[in-house]
Amino acid sequence: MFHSSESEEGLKEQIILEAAMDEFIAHGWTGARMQAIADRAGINKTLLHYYFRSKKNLYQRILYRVMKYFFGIVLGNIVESGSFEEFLRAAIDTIVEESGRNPRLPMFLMQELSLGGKTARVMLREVLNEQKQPLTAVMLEKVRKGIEEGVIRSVDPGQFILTLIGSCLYFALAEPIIMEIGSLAGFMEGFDRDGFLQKRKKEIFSVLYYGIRKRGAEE
Amino acid sequence: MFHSSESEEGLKEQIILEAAMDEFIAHGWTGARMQAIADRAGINKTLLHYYFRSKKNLYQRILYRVMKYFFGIVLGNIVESGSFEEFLRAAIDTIVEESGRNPRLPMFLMQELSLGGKTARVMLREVLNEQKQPLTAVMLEKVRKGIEEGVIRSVDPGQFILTLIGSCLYFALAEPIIMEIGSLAGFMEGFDRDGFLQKRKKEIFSVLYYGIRKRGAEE
DNA sequence: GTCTATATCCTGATAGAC
DNA sequence: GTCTATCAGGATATAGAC
Repeated sequence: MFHSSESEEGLKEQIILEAAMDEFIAHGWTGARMQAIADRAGINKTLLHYYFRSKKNLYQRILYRVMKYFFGIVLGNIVESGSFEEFLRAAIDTIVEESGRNPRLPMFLMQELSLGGKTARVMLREVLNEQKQPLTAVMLEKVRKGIEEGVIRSVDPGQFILTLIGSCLYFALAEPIIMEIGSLAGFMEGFDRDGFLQKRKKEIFSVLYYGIRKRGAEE
Repeated sequence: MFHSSESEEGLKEQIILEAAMDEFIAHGWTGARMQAIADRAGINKTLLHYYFRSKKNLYQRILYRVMKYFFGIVLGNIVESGSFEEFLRAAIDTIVEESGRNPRLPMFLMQELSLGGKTARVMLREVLNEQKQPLTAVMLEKVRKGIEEGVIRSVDPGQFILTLIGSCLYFALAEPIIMEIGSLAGFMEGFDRDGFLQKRKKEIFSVLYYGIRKRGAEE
């Protein structure tokens, strides 16, 4: 699933990393078992310690890959957008699409954060520093530019980015709970997941860009 | 912190539950240690098994309390709102305030979900069923009413609720990462957390209600 | 109800033969 | 590089005295 950017990795290392990622994403740091990783990779448990010294070392490699992949995709899809509207659509489409296709990635990051997140913070700084232009700086700049050009209102750029990302990620993060709530409330019978995600992109753009207030109504 | 709604619980049970909640929230299901819970409560480890049969049993009790508390507060603060605008402000203020004051609660729920969430789903249904009017039904109804009365545009109510909750929760969920990104991007020097949360409420309301598009600009 | 001691199991990691 | 066997530590849970 992820193409490695490191230069010298054998095929077996790749297989192990894939297996380890599945296991860590499924069960988290404390819940993941070295035996289970070995089973997923179809190798002996001893081999894990031969290729990667310890569980911790393996975990950090996985964390690095997930961040590198996720931030890389988003950055790649927004960096060349021209108008603010283009940027907004690209950002929403990419984050909803990626987190929808593989919800375990943002869940994995959230889980790491909820357990203190020290490792995640260090890793994050490293990953962002490796980008020619850090993702966050680019996003903030796009919003600032939109304000300067008079296309959008003078909102706080950082606050808006938070609203944007939160709106896009939340479905993936809370899908299990949402499905339960949805069935209770009766608004998701015969659920078409892919269609829902497509609609989600449009609805987020619509609300963030135009708001929900009816023009001319009250006030 | 949480006042129990169960009828028959001794003082010591309460102390243990508080300690267990802290430990589970800090380290998750697999990471939490019975010994650590005993230490936090200032009792012997054996007492844990005397009062609560097993770790699993204790965990479920905690999960129930957290959900009951969180959903209860939100429901209580929106159920009597009159206009749609009142409802929107009340929902945003409550969720930002509660998740900001204690970010570990939403993190705890997210973590449970990321690890499969089966227990969470069952518990969620139970908690919602116990509310006179389920929180989710009330929120959907408020949006529908706003549309019917012509106050807001005809958006998909479920989609809007997702955008609303995601926007409000995201800061609390990703705060460790955001602070790191913030310092990198230089938009959060000398951070005043409480002031930030107050501003966050206003910004979310502003974007969701009015959108960010400048009136009369292009198109 | 509360303690000490212990059973039983599981985990990450390593030693050593091949 | 790859296997079998095993160590040493730590986890939940219980037995049994008081």
